[in-house]
Parts: sequence; structure tokens; C-alpha cells
Amino acid sequence: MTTPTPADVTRTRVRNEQQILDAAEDVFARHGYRGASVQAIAEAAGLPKSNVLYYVGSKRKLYVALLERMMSRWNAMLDDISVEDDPAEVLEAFIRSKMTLTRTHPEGSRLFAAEVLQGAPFLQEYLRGELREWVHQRARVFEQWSERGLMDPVDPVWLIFLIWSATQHYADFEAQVLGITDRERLDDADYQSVTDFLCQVILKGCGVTSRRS
Amino acid sequence: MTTPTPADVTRTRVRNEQQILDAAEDVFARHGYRGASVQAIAEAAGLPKSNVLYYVGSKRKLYVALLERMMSRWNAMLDDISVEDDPAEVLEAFIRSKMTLTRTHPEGSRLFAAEVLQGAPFLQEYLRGELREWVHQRARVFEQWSERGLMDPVDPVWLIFLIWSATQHYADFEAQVLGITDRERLDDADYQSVTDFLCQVILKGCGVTSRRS
DNA sequence: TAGTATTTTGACCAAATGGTCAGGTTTGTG
DNA sequence: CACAAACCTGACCATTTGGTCAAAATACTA
Repeated sequence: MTTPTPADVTRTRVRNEQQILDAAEDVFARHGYRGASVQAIAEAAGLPKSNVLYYVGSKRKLYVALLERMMSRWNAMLDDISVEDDPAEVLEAFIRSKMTLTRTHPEGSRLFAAEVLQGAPFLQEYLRGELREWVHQRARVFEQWSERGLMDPVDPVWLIFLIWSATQHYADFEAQVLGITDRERLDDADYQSVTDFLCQVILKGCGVTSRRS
Repeated sequence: MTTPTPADVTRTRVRNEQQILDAAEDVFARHGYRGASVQAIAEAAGLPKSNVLYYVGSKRKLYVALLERMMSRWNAMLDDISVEDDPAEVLEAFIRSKMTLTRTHPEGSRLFAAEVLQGAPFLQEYLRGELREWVHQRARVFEQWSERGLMDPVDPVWLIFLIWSATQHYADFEAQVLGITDRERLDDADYQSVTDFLCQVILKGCGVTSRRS
């Protein structure tokens, strides 16, 4: 028996799987599921192709594992809200946490984008289940805020999409942003500036006033 | 000589090239440059692979032709503005024409997204040249409007990106939008509703008042 | 209708694809 | 140190890839 640890993961395994996942996230994000080759992932991870397949089993399993990792990051960000909360605080926290996800995991964000671009074949269940529920729950709260006059009567679902798209953009279209702004990369100050801009414009645009009023 | 027409295009050629371009736009949009196969494009166009290659020469040439077609659509939308124009009118027209592009050419929009996702290797020149100039020219006008108190002092480049991302979203993330809203497709009324929402929120968010005031 | 230019297509090619496997090396532990 | 489990990897395989080509079919025009 040699006392195998419950999950039976050795240090080597953890290290290599990490390397593979990170390399694969970038390759899949750039080239999509079909366009990514196991060979390219292996090279990016600095391992022979057979070794990569030894760990992940197959290209498909690797891809699914990456999507799951990214979805768990999403979920970690999706905390619930109630009508009693302050609209300004909630909206601002929403924008800021979504932007943090984009900034800390740009490859993951792009992977998600590539998956949705091809019609989200691997994410139908998630989109039409968990995520849809979450959106509608939030939407209901937004509507109640509108009724109470705490914000303008805007379509809550379009508002959620607005926040998602405006933040997601800085990962998915990074190449465009860098090209147009003539930067090599976006630093923390840039992200700060964009986030403040989005909070300002979107809150004001919805008729939500910061609590300091 | 048989009086060859200047551009030497026969009816057959026009018809087949059109079929091929349209089929290819969809396949490239879904799977990216690497992920798309000539075989898949040929099947979508209802032609044998060799026939496709007879017309387009190579996969790369086909891809470049598609990007050029999409960029010319972009350019057709990018009319210039002046400080004397009305901010509300200009911003609203900007949002509406960008949304029209998204609605009338969703596959082209996704093709563009896929290209940028992979780092925009074929679009560096365009992004860092023509498009950058256009953005900065607009940005300068926005700044002058801010100075004149016609709008809030927001970062004009982030504002342009906000409009691009919020509209682009409905093509690139169509699968997500459909999944969450439980629709089969977005009809004209949906697009109308989203566009009105975006105009309302973004104009108000920037402190721009519609001229009817 | 004769004859030329264009179009069509299956057969073919070298390279790359995802994946398997046998046989080796390393690692951890009793 | 023994030994089993885990790890590593080059050789190999069937299939698909982008692309070529020669020969047949079709379309246009004088």
C-alpha cells in the first residue's frame, strides 16, 4: 500500500499538471479548441507531447478541465445580493470584481471567449442553468430597485451584459487596446483608470448615486 | 483576345466566390484561422475542396480577403466629426451605427474577434495605423467637448472602447446571450431595445444631454 | 458550330494531427 | 537497499491537413 495519500498526488504531478494547464490555457485561448495542437501545448509547457498526454489523457479532457477551472473562478466572484443592499455599492463591487477577474486571468477570459465564439458547445449546460439563474436573480433585484426609485428603469439583463462586455473587452481585445493606445502591456494604473471610468459612467448612466450623497 | 472584360470576372466566378466567402466567414469565425479547415469551408459552400482552392488560391489568402472585406465595412462606418457637432447626436449615431454593423454582419464581427483573440497577427498594421489615428482624432474632439462643458471629463479612449465592446458583445457572445435569455435568435426588436438602452445609459453616464433639452 | 478560355474534380503528396504503447528511468517508502 | 508505484519518452499509427496537378467538362464567343 505504501500509504498512498488520499488524492494520490505527488509533488511532480502537481507541478507538471500546473505547467500544462497554464500553457494550454494560453494556446487554447489564442487558437480555439480545434486550432490548438497538443504539440504546441507541449512545447509551451516544455515537455514532450507524450508526457502531456500521460497527464491529461486527451486534448478534450484538458480543454474541459480548463473550462471548469475558469468557471470556478467565475463562480467565486458571483456572490448573491438582496433588495436591501445599496445599489451603488453593489454595482460598483460588481464592476470591480469582474474587472479583477479580467486582469488577473486574461488567458482564462480569452479561453472563455473562444469557447463562446464557437457557439459554446461545452458550456450550454452552464449557461442555460446555473448562470441563467444567477442573472435572473440579480435582474429581479435591479427591477425592485427601479420600482423603489433607487435607479432608472433600465433593462437589468442588458445592464449585466454591459458590465460583462465592457470589462471582458480588456482581455479579449487586448491586442487591439495595446495597438491603439501604443502600449506594450496594461499596467495596474491603466486598469485602475479604466475601472474608475466604468464605475463612474455606468452608475451615473443608470441613475444610481454613490452613497456619499 | 476574345474581348476579356477588364477585371475578367464571369458570372460563375462571382457566384462561387461569394458562396465561398460567406461560408468561410462563418467557419473562420467559429474556429479561428488555425482551427478552420479548407475541407470544412468547402462543405459549407457546397463545393469540392479543390474547387475552393482553385478560386481562392490558399487558405491564407482567403482569410486575408475576409479580413479586408470586414475592415472595409468598418471603414464605411467611420465618418469623421468636428467640435462643432452636437455631442448627443454624434454619440448616439456612433452607438447606433456600430450596433448596425454587429447586427448585419455577426459572422464578420466574430471573425474580427477571433483574429484579435489570437493577437491580431494580420491586423497589426491596421490597428497601429489607420484605426489608431481615427480613435485619437475622435478622442481630441471628445476632450474639447469636455472642456466646453458639453460632457463630463471622461477618458475619451475608454469611452470609445466602451461603445465598441458593449455593441460587439451581441455578436461575439451571441451564444451566451441566447443561452441566458432563452432565445433562439435575437430579432430586430431585441436589437432595438439593446441599442436604446445603450444610448440612454452611455449618454447619461457621460453627462451628455439629448439636444431636445 | 468550331475553338478557346474557364471551370471542375478526383487522385495524389508531404507534413501535421491526436493518440497508443512498450520499455525505460526516477521516486518514495518500508 | 529492495521494490513497487509513478513518471518519462521515442517509435509508431491511422487520419486529416493544406496544397498540386492533369485531364475532363462546361461556358463563352467569333
